[in-house]
Amino acid sequence: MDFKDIDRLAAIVSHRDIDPGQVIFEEGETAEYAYNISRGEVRLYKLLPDGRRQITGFLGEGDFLGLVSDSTYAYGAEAMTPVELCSMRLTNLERLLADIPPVREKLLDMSRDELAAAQEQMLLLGRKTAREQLLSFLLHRLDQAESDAPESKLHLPMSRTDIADYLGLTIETVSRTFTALRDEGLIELPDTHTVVLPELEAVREAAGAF
Amino acid sequence: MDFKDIDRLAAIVSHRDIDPGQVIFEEGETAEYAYNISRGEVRLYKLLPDGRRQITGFLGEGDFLGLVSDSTYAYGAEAMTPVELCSMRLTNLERLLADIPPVREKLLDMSRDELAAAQEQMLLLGRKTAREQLLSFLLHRLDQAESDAPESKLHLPMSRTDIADYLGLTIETVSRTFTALRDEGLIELPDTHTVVLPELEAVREAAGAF
DNA sequence: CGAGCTGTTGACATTGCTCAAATTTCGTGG
DNA sequence: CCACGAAATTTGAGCAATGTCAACAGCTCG
Repeated sequence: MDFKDIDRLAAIVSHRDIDPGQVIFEEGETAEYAYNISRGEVRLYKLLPDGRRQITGFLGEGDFLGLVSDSTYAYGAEAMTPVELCSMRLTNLERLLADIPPVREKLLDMSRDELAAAQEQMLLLGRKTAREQLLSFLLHRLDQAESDAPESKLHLPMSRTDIADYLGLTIETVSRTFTALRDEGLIELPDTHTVVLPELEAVREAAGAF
Repeated sequence: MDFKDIDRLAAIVSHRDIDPGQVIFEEGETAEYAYNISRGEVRLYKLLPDGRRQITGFLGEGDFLGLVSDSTYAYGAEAMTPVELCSMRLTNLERLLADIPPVREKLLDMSRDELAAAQEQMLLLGRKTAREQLLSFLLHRLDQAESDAPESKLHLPMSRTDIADYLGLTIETVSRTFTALRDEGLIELPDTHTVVLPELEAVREAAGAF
């Protein structure tokens, strides 16, 4: 991307702050903006008519949000922490993308990565036990964080409810499984939102590969 | 796409026949070819080390297969029926795609559609009951088939085992749920691989929206 | 200090799984 | 076309993992 392109991009972005728990957009809503997360953590989810929720992913700093081709969002998005978004009108963005091939390449790659992650999650939801699911989840978070976190210490910004809705479980099962893993010595729980994995090898084994 | 492009495309495709049950490629294998399905039905799946299987999708005539960006396939693929494939070397294909913008656009759209389908499947796997899953599955198949099948009659080329591995259930649960739905009058089962949905409205209701 | 979350734990219910057997379907050879 | 064996499907009985409902504990914020 050269300077001219960067200028064009800068011209169409603006800023948006979201409080924790606030909806960024809802499933089915007409898609007007796409976002890049400057700061904070976001959950994506789908709902059934009776309120059952499946969280389809967690996003963090640097991730893109709402890049859809048809006119509505396929899922809802909510801030889990204070979030700063860099927002772009989809119409402007599409026009821009059409002109900058490397960006389109990147977009396709990102989309394929997301798809691979979604398929991994299907395997988790369809075929793993609660214990394997939770361990896989922790390993996955650890992989993503690995850059800044030095050892196997992990911060979980989301609530037990969010974890449950991500793994297709209830909060009680998540809580019990955390306790069981702690009692086995596979994990440590210094506080509710912090997990330490002292035996990575054993955890990988017990998660059913990952 | 103009004639020149079509010629270039024709120059790099070749043909491959696969027998039912044969592996087309395996997860983790180095990705050499991408395919388009000329005829037949294919299942995509991921495996756990102990053999548990999650089918991530069923593909049919016209669908693309193995379009990956990194060097290995993210899932395995097997023929469910006799399959005819139109195969292309990924290296050639990538070079070609780089030159034909509309094809790339199409590819990105397809990838996004697949992602939306994957998220819908996560909702199904994580939050729906066996009954809702099976009904959702039937409605989904019906939607896809809708073009040629006149009424609500549906052919299921896959085995009960495949359906179970797609829905994250066991074959026994699939079988029992089929029977229960038949006894309730929500579906008819003229034979094992044929389902009739005489009350589409009621089915949609019972599937938890779709 | 009390109200209201969030998370944990307990007792029990239920869905879906496991193991086993009966039944049907289907391919193959006579 | 029929018979036979193998495979797929269905059905049954009991069980285990996970869900439901309820009580309790810990923390945060006014």
